[in-house]
Amino acid sequence: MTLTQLSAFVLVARLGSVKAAASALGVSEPAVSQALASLRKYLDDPLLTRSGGGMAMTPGGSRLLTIAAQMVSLGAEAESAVRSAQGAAEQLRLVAPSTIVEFVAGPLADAFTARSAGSIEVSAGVSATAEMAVLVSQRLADVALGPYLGADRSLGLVSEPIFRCRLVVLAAPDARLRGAPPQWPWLVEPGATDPGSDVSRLLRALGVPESRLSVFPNQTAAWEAAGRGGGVAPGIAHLAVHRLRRRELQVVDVPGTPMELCWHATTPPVDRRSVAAASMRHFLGTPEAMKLLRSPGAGVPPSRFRPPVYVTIWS
Amino acid sequence: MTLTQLSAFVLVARLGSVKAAASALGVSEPAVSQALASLRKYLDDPLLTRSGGGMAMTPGGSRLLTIAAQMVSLGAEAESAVRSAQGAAEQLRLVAPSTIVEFVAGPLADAFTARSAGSIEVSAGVSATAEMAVLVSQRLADVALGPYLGADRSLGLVSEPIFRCRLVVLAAPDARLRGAPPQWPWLVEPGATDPGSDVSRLLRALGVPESRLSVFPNQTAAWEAAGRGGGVAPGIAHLAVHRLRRRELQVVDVPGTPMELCWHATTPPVDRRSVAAASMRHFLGTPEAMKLLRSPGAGVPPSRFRPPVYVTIWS
DNA sequence: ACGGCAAATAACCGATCGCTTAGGCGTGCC
DNA sequence: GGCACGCCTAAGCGATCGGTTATTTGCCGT
Repeated sequence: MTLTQLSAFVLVARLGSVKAAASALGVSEPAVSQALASLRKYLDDPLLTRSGGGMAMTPGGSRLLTIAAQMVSLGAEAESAVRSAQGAAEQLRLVAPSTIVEFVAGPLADAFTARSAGSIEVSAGVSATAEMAVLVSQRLADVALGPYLGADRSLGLVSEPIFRCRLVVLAAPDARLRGAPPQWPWLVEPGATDPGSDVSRLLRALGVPESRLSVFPNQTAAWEAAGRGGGVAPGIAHLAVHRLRRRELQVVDVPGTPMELCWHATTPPVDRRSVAAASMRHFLGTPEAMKLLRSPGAGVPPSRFRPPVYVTIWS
Repeated sequence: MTLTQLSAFVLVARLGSVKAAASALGVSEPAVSQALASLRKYLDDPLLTRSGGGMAMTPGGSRLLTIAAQMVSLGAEAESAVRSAQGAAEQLRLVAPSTIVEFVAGPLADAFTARSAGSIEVSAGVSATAEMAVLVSQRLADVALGPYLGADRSLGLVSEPIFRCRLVVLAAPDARLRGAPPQWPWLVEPGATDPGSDVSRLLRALGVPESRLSVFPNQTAAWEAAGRGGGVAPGIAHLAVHRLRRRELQVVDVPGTPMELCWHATTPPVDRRSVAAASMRHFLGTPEAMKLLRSPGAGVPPSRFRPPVYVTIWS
């Protein structure tokens, strides 16, 4: 199974004709036919069969098409990605839960880039808790900032405490909350739907049903809505400090809160760290980074954060 | 650039050593080293360089890793997908906007499967409007049900009207709506964030800012919240018929509504259609299908609607 | 300076890829 | 029936892949 075989197959499936695919590829028609034959033999499935005017896909063929199409386009992407990276800045990929990305990843990235004199380019991505550890261990991310990830010893990761904070529940000072917490309207950011997140843990502990959740595009929007009296919004206390000080929000007394949290920095073990990762890990221990973690950006998060995740339909 | 080269690279990057990768693959160390050399030459980038203890990735290498890891695992997935499809049921992939998937795709799929005596297996997927046309034209989906997609003639798709309906704005009968529509709280389902959707078009026409949107996990949850007086919720009129009849919701008079819509069925041209697609297209014209489109499921959609969109990080 | 270790290179070989030209065969159409 | 069209197979050929053993290079610690 080679990439040329797969791309021949994809092209035939799309164009519905071996001949058309051949001319599109600029090769003779038997070349394509044979690529197809090799694939058929290798996978032991006809994939495409002659039927009436064009070619019909077998069940196996249609399943293959979705996957092969991705592989082919990834192949092209790989080439251009590497070629365009020639001599480019080293990149450091940071993964974190959405709230951290929203509030502190930006300033942190800026400060770190400045510190490295621009030679390291930081990109921050959102990830579910369950995926963070494996992303780092598979070297698809360099540093994870968020919950403790050292539990799975087999991954061989180093997860060190960095910063302590508290998860609280916030609402407008004049909010009238009727009934018990499970009945309140809960205004959350998308990360709350990650079952491994602290917010999700809190909601489960309280027995808040899913139907009581309103998911906002980000934490800021959820707090905004809570400030207008739309309900309660869980959040990291110190990130809401401006809203608390301006009395737009206040802390609601809820069982299980404040929940004491500790953010960890997770990296590969020292000898397997990239220079960028080692440098970032060191930076996270400095007072400068600590200060950035403590003060929530300018309070104005990027309105639309797009995580660098590949989305595929029907995988 | 071959798949074996890529998997050798991925393994070396992950394990941090050529030797380890070789033993993991069960081949000699020069075999891996040479695969790496070929890749380096082909891509004209060192990818991995020796550096104390292990191997350090170049910028190009780290970019390649994310892509190559996917390609490798897709390759394995392709094999197993095709092999396990041997003699399996033919599958028909239907794409539609989230609302349609939520309310009518299920019953439609069931009825169609029953009609085909189980020989065709329907899976429904959510897609953004902009993607629906390419999914069908690329044969990654068989039928699209939703907006008219025939505008781009170059894709060579057939988009035929199937069903007429109306988009209206709903709220609780006792709702007190203050100010103009842009000030109201708008309770929407995720599809409303697709700029090509009808709901999004309506919101733009009214000038509703993003900050006024609360995104609920599905249309049912949004209507539920609207019924409790949380705001207004746009939606397809006939899908809310039960709630309207029970007076949980009522239609709000908003400029630009009711918006007359027409759902279309989009397929490849007749001669390029799979049997399953042709069969589904025919089914969509029958009174049976019409009835299913007209009546929203059993009125009780699945409480947790999970759109079958796979987000793949490396797999 | 000198071992020791791991990666790179060299030289070699069989298998397969990817392409060609030439010809056989099934299907649909007149 | 015959014909045209398009797919498949056959045969052949050069390039490269993927693997081996043997050797060289480069880095590190003592």
